[in-house]
Amino acid sequence: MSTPSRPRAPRMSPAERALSIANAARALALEAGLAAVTLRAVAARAGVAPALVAHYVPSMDVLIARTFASVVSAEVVEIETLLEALPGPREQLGVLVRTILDGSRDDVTLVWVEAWALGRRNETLATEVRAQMDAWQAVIQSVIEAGVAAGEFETEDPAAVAWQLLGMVDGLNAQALVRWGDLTDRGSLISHAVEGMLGLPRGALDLRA
Amino acid sequence: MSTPSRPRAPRMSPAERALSIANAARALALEAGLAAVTLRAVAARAGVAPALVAHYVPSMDVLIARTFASVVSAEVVEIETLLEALPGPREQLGVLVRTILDGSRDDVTLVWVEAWALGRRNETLATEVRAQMDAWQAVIQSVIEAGVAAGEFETEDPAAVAWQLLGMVDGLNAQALVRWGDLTDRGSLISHAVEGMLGLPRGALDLRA
DNA sequence: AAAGATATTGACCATTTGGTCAATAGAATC
DNA sequence: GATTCTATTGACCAAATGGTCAATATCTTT
Repeated sequence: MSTPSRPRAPRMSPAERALSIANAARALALEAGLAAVTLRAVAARAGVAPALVAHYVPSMDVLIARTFASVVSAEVVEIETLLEALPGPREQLGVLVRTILDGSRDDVTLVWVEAWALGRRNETLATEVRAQMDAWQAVIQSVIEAGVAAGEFETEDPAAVAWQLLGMVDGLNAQALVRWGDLTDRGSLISHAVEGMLGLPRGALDLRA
Repeated sequence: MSTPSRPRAPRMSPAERALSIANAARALALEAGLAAVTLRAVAARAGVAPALVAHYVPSMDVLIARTFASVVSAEVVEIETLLEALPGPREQLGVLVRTILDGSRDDVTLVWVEAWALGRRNETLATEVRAQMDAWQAVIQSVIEAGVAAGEFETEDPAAVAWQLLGMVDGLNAQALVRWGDLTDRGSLISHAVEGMLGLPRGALDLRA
């Protein structure tokens, strides 16, 4: 019948096409999670035949790993620039926690949770997950170390505290993924928790106008 | 050729067979996660034809949801009995946190993480996940409320604190799932965090022989 | 305009998934 | 021993997955 539902994709340079496919995968992941990043779904999204996606990517496993990295690393950069504008470690830590928990990144949280699960069967992804966790932890740790150096925070192991804090906010976000709606503000109580970890007086991390 | 790889399964009563299938699913989930709970995998594990599993279960979605509930609810019961033996809320909370984070339940943690992700596409599972989270939260909340009543803890919103604590430990466990090996003891720092949330002095939740 | 290079595609393939259903085998009952 | 009941099965099916490859269309160069 010769009824091609999709017109032939305009020819692009390999670099452009690769970028287009990566963007399609990224958009899919943000909208419907990593599980939606399939060969055909990405192809449809990019307006391209499935075979082209397979042609441009060594395997779906690595496309998923790359897509995860793309989604998550953008978040880290975003936070880093946000922190630069703040005066001291205490303000930075407060904003850091509140920003991560403000509920505006549930799409990214879903990607994180799926990555934890999928990493069990996708070694490339698992490696990337660890790398991205390291990046996050490094950001938090540097803030804590600055606070310790300034005499504002009190801990013997900034790295461990950073890991704990990261795990805590990840867990709270993951929880919100399932319980959206009937849960209270995520950021309010954790400040007290962090204060406890860093030997701060109650309310030290609260907003200050 | 008539070479049936598997001998015909001995006849059982429907109740027995249903239990056998449920147990097979449960074992699979604990060994390889919910993703491994497929029609054929469960059948093989139960020593039965795939069609029989389909016959005994309305759909795989509900089998997975039931399996999740089976795995997770057992954990809650386990913890509850453990807490009963302890004298006061402070001891209970300390043991509660340390037990959940002792790293001996990574198989269950994997099931949790997968459930969070799969719940997006399996509404039956999502409902069950919320129910089990409620159960966990209720246990924690009751401990906190007892502590507040005894004048040991200080908080205006035990329910919210319980949710936060639950999210925190879930996150730490999930983190450990990916980073097993090179991470420090999960339970040590969180005690300080909890102390911060409940207005306790530093070290109030530490082990006391 | 012709030739060459290559981005793109359709047509396959093997595998895995959940699921249906008539046929079969075996225990219980008559 | 014959009949009834039903637990169990094999043989299918449709759908979706990742992936391969020769053919085709389109741009670039001659």
